[in-house]
Amino acid sequence: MIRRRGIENESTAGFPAVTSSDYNPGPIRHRAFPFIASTERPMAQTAISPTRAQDYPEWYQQVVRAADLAEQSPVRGCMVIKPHGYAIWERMQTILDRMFKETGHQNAYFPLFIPLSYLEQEAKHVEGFAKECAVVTHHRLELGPDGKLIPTGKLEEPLVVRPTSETIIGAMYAKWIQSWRDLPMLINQWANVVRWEMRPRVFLRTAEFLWQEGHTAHATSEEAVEETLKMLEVYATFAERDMAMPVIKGPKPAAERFPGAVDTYSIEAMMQDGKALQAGTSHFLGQNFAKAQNIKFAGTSGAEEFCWTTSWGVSTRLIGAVIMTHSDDDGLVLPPRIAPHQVVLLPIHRTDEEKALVMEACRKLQADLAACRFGDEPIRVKIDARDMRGGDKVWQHVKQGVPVRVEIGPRDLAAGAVSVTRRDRGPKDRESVPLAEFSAKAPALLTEIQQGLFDRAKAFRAERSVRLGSAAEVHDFFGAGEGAAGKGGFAHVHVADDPAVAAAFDPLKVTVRCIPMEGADEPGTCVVTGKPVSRRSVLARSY
RNA sequence: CGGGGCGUGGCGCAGCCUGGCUAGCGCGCUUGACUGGGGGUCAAGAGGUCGCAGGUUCAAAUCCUGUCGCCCCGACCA
Repeated sequence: MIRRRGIENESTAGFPAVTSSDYNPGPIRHRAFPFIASTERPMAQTAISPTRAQDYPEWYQQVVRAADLAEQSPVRGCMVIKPHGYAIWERMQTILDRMFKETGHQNAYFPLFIPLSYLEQEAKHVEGFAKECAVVTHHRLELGPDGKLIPTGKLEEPLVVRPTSETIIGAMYAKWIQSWRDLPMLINQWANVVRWEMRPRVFLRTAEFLWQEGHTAHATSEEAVEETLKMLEVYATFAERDMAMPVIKGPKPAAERFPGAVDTYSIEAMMQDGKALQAGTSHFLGQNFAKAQNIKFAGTSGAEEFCWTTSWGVSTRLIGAVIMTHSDDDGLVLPPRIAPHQVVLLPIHRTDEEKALVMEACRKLQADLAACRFGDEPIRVKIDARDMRGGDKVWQHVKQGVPVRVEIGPRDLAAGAVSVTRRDRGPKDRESVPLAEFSAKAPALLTEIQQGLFDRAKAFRAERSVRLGSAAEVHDFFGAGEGAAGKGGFAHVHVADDPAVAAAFDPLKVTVRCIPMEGADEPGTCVVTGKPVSRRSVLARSY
């Protein structure tokens, strides 16, 4: 019996949107047309159902599940990140952490709890975060008469579970910084934060998520702006080089700024449904937080001045980004640089004698590959010698996004070769490569896959990007009115940073994502207000 | 928080409208045999008391009330 394929795909195509409960990953069962189920054995179908085209949001959830990345926890809005998902996060951490250190930052750790009064210090910040925080009000549990636990020991001042750490880190900076010699202060922390989101979505928006937050303090505005842009560049480099995800970087309009920031810059990526995902942000906070928290230093002239601060962060949302950028209807597709394992070796054998030969070849190949380098690191190879059916095993790795699968069996060894399949190509697109040559070729192969994924994503973005010249064209492009599907994409349009612009496109659920920094100025007039603007902005629906 | 949908073995579902024998089905899981480079076949097994709490009834997964949770659409956001 071939499962998780075929008929159910056809059966739902062309029908109105259905909910997850309508998808049955089990066997093909048609009450109305039992003869189909009993006679047809559809081939070349997808491992993930529904497909992207049928129901994108549901496809995303199914990929997360099929790749065994994460699952819902008993706590509302909070996910459990499973080993494979966490391994991807660790890859991201490893690379980013190195980049942070290379740009002069140090890691430190600040408390999970923030005194309520700290959040009250910066007025705009209060507006932005007051509504969506978890608050600790008690510090003790007592056993009630009915065996229930009752919170007691009310706190004098409630503690807020950090939604972000500007205030508590700022409070420490106020103590640590006294002289211009103490600047710049360049610190990053890897942590979890909590934002009580009303509508969670695995990896993209969870109540608790993992991230890094960089917080820096500088003597001058120029230096802080430079830092803000430098870290934006670090994020863009990481996204494009390591995640193979093309991004557009630029400042956000006022309405989209981080609460309390003077300027917010972001990198925006296009997902396969044409929607934008904010993949990282870097904020120039001016002296707003410094003034609110009294972060001052004595300058070279002896005069006391407020610091200029920045903050910047990326989160486990990046895992969602990589899923929605590269994955296909057979599951996850990982760019080699962030894949926990870049190559998986699949021994194939029947008899013990065959097994001995094959396993020996596998171990040798693993050692050879590990001695090769890709992206400044040894190639990460796993031998999957689990005692289970070969087909099951192969499909697991397909769904988990392993870039390269190498099957090694008696037939291969007899021919002095290995069978190689690439995740960026079809599952039956198998190539026989001489065993002696494979490891030497592997770095180039991984490079090609990495680059191929980037090129493919960039081409996709180009296809879905347009330059528009009027508000009417914007409406046409995104599809008019409520609930209209619209194919979506990025619209490059002249718009002013003005509430009227946001209001004009609000019915379309379209927002100004950022004002791209790359390319020359291209003066024009705002399609909504008629005001002159120097460059186009990117408009899109977003996550 | 407003609107809609749903909670039945690990997963996906049927049964509920028209209460009633030991609650079904597929996948998955275990064991064995035959197999073995696209997730195979056959056989034998394990595993649910139907989200939770009340109520109606001789009898409730099925009816009523309450409650908790989840999903989708909005408002909010990395």
